[in-house]
Amino acid sequence: MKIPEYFKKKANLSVEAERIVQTAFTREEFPKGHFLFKRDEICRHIYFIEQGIARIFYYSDSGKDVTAWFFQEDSFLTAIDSFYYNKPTFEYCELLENSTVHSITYTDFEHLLDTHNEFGKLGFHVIHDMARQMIDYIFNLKFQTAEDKYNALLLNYPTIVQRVSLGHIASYLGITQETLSRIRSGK
Amino acid sequence: MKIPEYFKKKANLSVEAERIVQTAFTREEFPKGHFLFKRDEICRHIYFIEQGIARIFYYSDSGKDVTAWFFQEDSFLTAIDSFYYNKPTFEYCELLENSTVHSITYTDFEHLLDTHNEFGKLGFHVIHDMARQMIDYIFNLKFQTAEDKYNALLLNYPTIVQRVSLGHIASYLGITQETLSRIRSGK
DNA sequence: TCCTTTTTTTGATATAGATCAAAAGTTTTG
DNA sequence: CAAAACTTTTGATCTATATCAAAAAAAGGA
Repeated sequence: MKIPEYFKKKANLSVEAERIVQTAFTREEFPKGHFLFKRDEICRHIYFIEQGIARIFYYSDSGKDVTAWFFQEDSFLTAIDSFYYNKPTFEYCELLENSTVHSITYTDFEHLLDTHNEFGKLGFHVIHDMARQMIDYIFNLKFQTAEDKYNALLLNYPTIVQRVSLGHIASYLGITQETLSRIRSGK
Repeated sequence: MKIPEYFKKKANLSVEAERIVQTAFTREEFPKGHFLFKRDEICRHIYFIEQGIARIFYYSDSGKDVTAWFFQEDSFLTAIDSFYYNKPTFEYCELLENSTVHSITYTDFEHLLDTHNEFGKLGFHVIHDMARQMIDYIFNLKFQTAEDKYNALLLNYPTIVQRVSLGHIASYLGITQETLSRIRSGK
């Protein structure tokens, strides 16, 4: 979905507001493997996935590649603390497929919030969505067996399981790939 | 901190905006043990803790009391999915001390967002704060030993450790109270 | 198509932390 | 202040999942 369409679905935008959104966001296509941001950079953008799939990951203390999040179509992403506090991030954001992405700088986004109260509610809804996702994730992570966590993912985000490699899914769930492979094989 | 003070610290509110905030929120005192909301209720409020400490918890499938979050002074809380989608929550929110709490209904809150663009940015910041907390939490939960998780809590929220019972802390960290007790005893 | 690289599977072993049980300590309350 | 009701500690045992290692399978490139 394109940005104005998405926003229209979430709130009743005036014609003018729609035009403003149109110009505030930049639409770009990137190949699989492209990084939206990398460790040590300051992330100044909010991104919206029109088409494709992105993965945010980091390297743990022991040097292991750990997936923090996946983002599919119609979702917003950013390096939350980095873009808010203007400090370097420790995460990477990698596109796992050729993707179409919309982006806006934090400055421009704040400007929208300041000048049009239609966007205040919208901004709130967007972050709210992110927060809900996180709560679900935490719920599934805690006091659940590896198998329960995998089944919950399968139930709630079946398309991720189809689009993403086993190793990435395993680290997203906080389990090893060997364990996930054994779960899948049903043994 | 009182609500207008808090908001003044976060954004430059006009005198009028400040007055609106003052009247939109209700300030109340509750004794230790009071529930702000309970399972099966629809949570229609956003709460702000001026003084005290709250715990959100739920009963797991196996009937175990699991702490999801703690909230101390100057933080906002709500049953995110319930208040947003107007559906019953599965969580409880219990005050662990005599507390002073400000509250606003979601309807009034949305009204603020609609009518004053100063609040759009503020609402965004508030939820943003919640999101950051969650990210930290997830980071500490995943691929960390029980001891690492406890040490991270001790480092980032030392006051919680002082104010809250061992059992509540253990389930917050996703470990058993026996394990936490052993960690504390240093064995 | 073959060769290289990456991903997944399988096997053997080790271990952190769960579970169960009960004692010790602390707080609440009538 | 004594009894009851929690909370924390300690001990013994068990188990899910990590770790290490290597084979098998799949994907990507020349």
